[in-house]
Amino acid sequence: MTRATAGPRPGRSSPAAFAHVAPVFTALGDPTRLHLVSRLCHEGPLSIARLTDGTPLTRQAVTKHLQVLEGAGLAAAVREGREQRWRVDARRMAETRRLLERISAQWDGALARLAAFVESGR
Amino acid sequence: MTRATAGPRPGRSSPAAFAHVAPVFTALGDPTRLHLVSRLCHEGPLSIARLTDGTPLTRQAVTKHLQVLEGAGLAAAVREGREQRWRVDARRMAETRRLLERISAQWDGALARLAAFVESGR
DNA sequence: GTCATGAGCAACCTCTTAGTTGCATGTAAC
DNA sequence: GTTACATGCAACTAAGAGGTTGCTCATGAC
Repeated sequence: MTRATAGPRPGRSSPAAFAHVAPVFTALGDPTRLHLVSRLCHEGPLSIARLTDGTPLTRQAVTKHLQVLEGAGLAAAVREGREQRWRVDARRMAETRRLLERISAQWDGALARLAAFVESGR
Repeated sequence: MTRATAGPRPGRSSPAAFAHVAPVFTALGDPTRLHLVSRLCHEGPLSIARLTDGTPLTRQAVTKHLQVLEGAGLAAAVREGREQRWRVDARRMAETRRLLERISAQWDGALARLAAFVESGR
């Protein structure tokens, strides 16, 4: 990976450069998963069974969603007895937040430069 | 499953409450689309043909991606002669940025409250 | 020990997505 | 008026996502 360091170095990044970012968006791009994240944020660590109670879905479906969140680094589980307590990974969540901020700042920057360029009369 | 029947109450939002947010994440959850957004941000309005030049994809594939972005309100096109000039919708983009900030702030808030709760001795 | 609960695994189904190809259409250019 | 370029539309394929069912395994409660 030639990325991830201090200088975001946006420039003409290739599609591959976004391969690290995309999964996070993908993970958040589902209402059910957003709901799970929300619940984990507000109610604290919950078992799969508890999380399932809040949805019209099967336990298996919820499990899969949790695994997607885990894959994106947004959630993690710890075994506790016969339960598995899922929680939002605060650190990763903060990272994600900073990521989102960096990206949107990048957009803003690019759009501002673009506007300046266009308004300068080309 | 006592859920899902409730009204659109904020706060402990139901999955449906995220139905408006999710599409934005979904649209951004693809490396190719992120790349397109990036190019449109940095290079300004481009035709489909130009955008296609930057990828190994077919023009049709690029068109579909653009339509997804359009569906999420992130991009829009204006006909110019025989071309269609696609550009990032700056206003919507700013809205999206604020949306992301609101969501992440919500996470942070929830996580902070949760941490305080846990550390207070349960 | 027995029973109920919480979870893992695997096979299967269906709908969507990402991508293609082929052909038709409108507009510029010469 | 041809010719070339920029798109649009439709049908089709392949793979992945979201979801279910059925069965098995571990653990906690009684």
